[in-house]
Amino acid sequence: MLKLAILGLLQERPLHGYELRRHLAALTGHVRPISDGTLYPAIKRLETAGLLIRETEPGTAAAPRHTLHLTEAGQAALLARLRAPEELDITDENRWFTVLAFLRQLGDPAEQAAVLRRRLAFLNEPASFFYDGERPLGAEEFDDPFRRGLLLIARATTQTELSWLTETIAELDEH
Amino acid sequence: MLKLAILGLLQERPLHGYELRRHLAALTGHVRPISDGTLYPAIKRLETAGLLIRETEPGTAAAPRHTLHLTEAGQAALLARLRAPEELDITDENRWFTVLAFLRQLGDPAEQAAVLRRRLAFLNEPASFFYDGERPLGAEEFDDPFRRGLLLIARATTQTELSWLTETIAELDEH
DNA sequence: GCACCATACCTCGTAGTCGAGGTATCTCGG
DNA sequence: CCGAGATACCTCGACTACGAGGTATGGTGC
Repeated sequence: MLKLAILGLLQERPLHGYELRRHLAALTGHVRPISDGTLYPAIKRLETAGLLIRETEPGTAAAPRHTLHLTEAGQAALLARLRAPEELDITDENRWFTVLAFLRQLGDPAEQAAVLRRRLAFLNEPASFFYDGERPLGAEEFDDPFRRGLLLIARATTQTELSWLTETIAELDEH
Repeated sequence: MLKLAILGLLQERPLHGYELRRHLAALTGHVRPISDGTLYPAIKRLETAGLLIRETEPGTAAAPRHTLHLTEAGQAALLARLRAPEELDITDENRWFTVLAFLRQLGDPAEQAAVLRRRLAFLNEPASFFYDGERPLGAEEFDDPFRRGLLLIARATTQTELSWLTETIAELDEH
C-alpha cells in the first residue's frame, strides 16, 4: 500500500525522501499518518528491488539530499499494480483508495473504467458473512447508538462511492 | 486494533476462535477481512499476556473447541483502551472505529461523551500539513477525476461523522 | 551568539499481518 | 459409502509497519 503510494508519487515527479513524506501526508495524512520508520525502510526496499534509484545531490540543503527516480522496472511495477488489483486491492479500503489516487496514470479510459467496474461489482456483492442463518450477526447494533453511528457512517461512505463510481464510469465510457 | 476488537467481542460474551472470526468479519468484513494467520496468533498473544484464558470443550463439534474468556486483566485492558485513545486511537480511522464499536461498554455516558469530544476536536483541527506554504499540496487534484472522487468520498464520510458526533454528544449530555 | 525549529536522513527492536499451507471431524446429499 | 463442504484449529516464512531513538546542518528570532 505504501509501496504503491511511493511509486505513484515518484511517477508524477522525482522527489527526495522528505518531500515524499510531505506528499504522503497530504494524501492520507490526517487520518493515517506515515512515520519515518515506515517510510525510509520502504524506500530502501524499493531500491533493493530495483524499482527506484537515488541520485545524491550534496550541499543543496542541510543534509545530502537523495533524489529518488523510478526505474523502468518501477514504472512497470506501478502500472501492473494499478491494472491488476485482482483480489486484494479492491477489497481493502486503504489499498483501493491508493489505487484510485494514481489511477490517472493508467492513461487509457477503457482500462480505467475496467478497474472502476471491478470495484463496483465488489461493492454490490451481497455481504453474505454478515448473516448467521436468518438473523444478522450483531443484531444488537440497533440498541447501541455507537454501532448505529458506525452503520450510518459506513453507509454514507459506500453510497457516495457508489454514485461517484457509476457517474465516472459513464463519463469514461464516452471517452 | 485487532486486539481491541477481540477484547471487545469477548467482553460481550465468551466465544471460540471460529465464532470470533465470524463476528469480526461481520464488524469489518467486507472492507477489511481478517485472515486466520492474523487471528490465531493474535489470540495467542493475548493469552500469553494473560488477558484471556481458554477452556477446552472436547467433542462438542468436529474439532476440540477452545472457548475464550476474558480475564479480569483483559477487562481492565479493554476499558483502559476505550477510555484512553490518547494519541493513536482517535487519529487512525481503523482504530477509532474499533473504539466506537465497543464504546458502549464504558457504561458511563459522561465518559463516553468525553471520548467523542476528543474525536470531534481532532476532526475540527485544521489539517495543517495539507498545505505547503500557501498552495495546498496536490492542487492538481481538481484536474484529476479520481482524486476528485477521493475528496468527495472523504468529505462525505467526515461530514456524516461530524453531524453524528455533535448529535450524539448532545444526547449523552442529557444523560 | 545562541536557542530553536525545519530540513534531511537513518537504525533498531518489536510487533503485527499476510497468504498459503496443513490437519482433523462432522453432516448431508446422492 | 463416498465425496463435498462446513466447522475448527494451527504453523510457517516473509514481509510490512511502528515508535522511539539518533545524527547532522541551515535559517530565523531575540
